Amino acid sequence: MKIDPTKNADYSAQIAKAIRDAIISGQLNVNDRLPSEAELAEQFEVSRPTVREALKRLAAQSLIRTQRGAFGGAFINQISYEEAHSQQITTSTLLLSMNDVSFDVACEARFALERSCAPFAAQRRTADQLATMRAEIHRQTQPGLSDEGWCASDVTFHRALVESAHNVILSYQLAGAVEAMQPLMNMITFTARNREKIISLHTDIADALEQRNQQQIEHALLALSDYTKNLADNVFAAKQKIKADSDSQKAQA
Amino acid sequence: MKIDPTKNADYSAQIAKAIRDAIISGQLNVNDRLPSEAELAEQFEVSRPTVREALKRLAAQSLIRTQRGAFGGAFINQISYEEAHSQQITTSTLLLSMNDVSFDVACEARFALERSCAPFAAQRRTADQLATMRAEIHRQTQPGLSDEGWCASDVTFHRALVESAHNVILSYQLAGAVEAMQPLMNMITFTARNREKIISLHTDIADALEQRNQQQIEHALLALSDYTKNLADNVFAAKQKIKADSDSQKAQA
DNA sequence: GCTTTTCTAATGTCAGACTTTTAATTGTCT
DNA sequence: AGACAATTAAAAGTCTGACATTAGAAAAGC
Repeated sequence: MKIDPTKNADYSAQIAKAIRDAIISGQLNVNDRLPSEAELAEQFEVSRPTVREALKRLAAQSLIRTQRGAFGGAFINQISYEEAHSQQITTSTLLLSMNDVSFDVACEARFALERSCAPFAAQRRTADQLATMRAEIHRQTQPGLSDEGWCASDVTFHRALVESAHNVILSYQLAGAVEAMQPLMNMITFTARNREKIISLHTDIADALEQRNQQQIEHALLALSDYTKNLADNVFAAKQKIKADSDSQKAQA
Repeated sequence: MKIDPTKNADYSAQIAKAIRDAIISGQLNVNDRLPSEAELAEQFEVSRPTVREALKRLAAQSLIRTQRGAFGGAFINQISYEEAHSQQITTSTLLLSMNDVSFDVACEARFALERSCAPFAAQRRTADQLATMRAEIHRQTQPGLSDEGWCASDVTFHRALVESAHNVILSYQLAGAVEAMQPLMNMITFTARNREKIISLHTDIADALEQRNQQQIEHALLALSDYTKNLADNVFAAKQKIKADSDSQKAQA
């Protein structure tokens, strides 16, 4: 792990990579303590600030945590589902906002992923999760609900559906889809959407889940996906029309 | 963005968070240049090493890239699918290796996620992707294939299936499932697995894809999932037996 | 035996200097 | 004028050495 030749990369990046590889390969185990910064500096033959930069890189990925004081230091962190979750959401959000992804592609992926929960949700859903979904549907019927409130409720509804599959890995993998993509889709379609229509589709999903009918859950999700895609098409068509109108006005002037 | 009160967190973490939030909220756009380290140090009223630690945190998440020299600096990075992909795989790998996840849960999630590709794969698969899968199946029949080679081929096969859905978001989301979980599962089951059986299941998948039959793809995936679960059960049962035998030996001695 | 104090090793932070890289500018030659 | 070479300056990368802060461990006191 003392590899540190004269590559064309920063020392701090190289050192971070060396330690990261040692963690991934299992040479370093959870809760192991790394040598102190001074010792690492000596080992890698660099200064302490350089080592610190490397450690901060690892800390940013939650690979280590640091503790001050005597007998403190840097310890290998056990990545929790929660941390992995939030990392996933951040990455997904940035990926979507920075690479203009076609709405159809995102929408399709999002509902396809949610569909993968259907068989297990049908088997294992609890009364609790169903109640959460019903409660959110009820919240969505309130006329005073703001757009932000609607979006939050929508996310909670879908999260409950995912959770009802009772599979932590599935929940983790779907975090990006539900919590990053759903708000994005709401932002695009909020002008055109018909709350009643969506509430009716949500009710279909909840009903199907109550009856533990996998096919029906999948069917309802597909309907929701189709409706969302249509919404987006209308929004884009409306934008086109506005653009066309202003263009023709310019041509006349 | 100059918020930096006397919280109980490190300055470098606070500064990283402030900049990260500015990126996520869209105040800073792709390819924007951050102020130089010296300027940031002045703005945040900290020293340059502290700013550097903050920037390294952001660099670790691929949120910024840095460039040396005149007119260099830190620039907001456009996260590519490739980077998001590899981040996803790293996180998934660590999550699985650090939190002893039950095999059944992981296996179930993995195949459920792959199933979400089925409808689109059936519609859109190209001859190219089918050829890749056939080629990998052929490679898997070679008697001299090592376990590592088998595993790599297995991953390539499943990746081709995912890619055949022609949805970049789906591919990204499934990266963790296929490329992190598949090798893990191979590691556990490699002692017990019957290559011929898996090859036959792979052939079923390829056949179904060739015929563009969604149901059949999903059915074949389910069969593969069930077989893998069975394998794992056998492995664990065998381990139990060995343990029980050695225990009874100890008891006799 | 329990509490309080002191010690100490570690991270966190700072200031200032030096090195290296790199693009823009300027200068020179054909 | 255009192509090539030398200069320059801005910025990241690195180092040294110091001080501040923290928190666990050991010692002292009751």
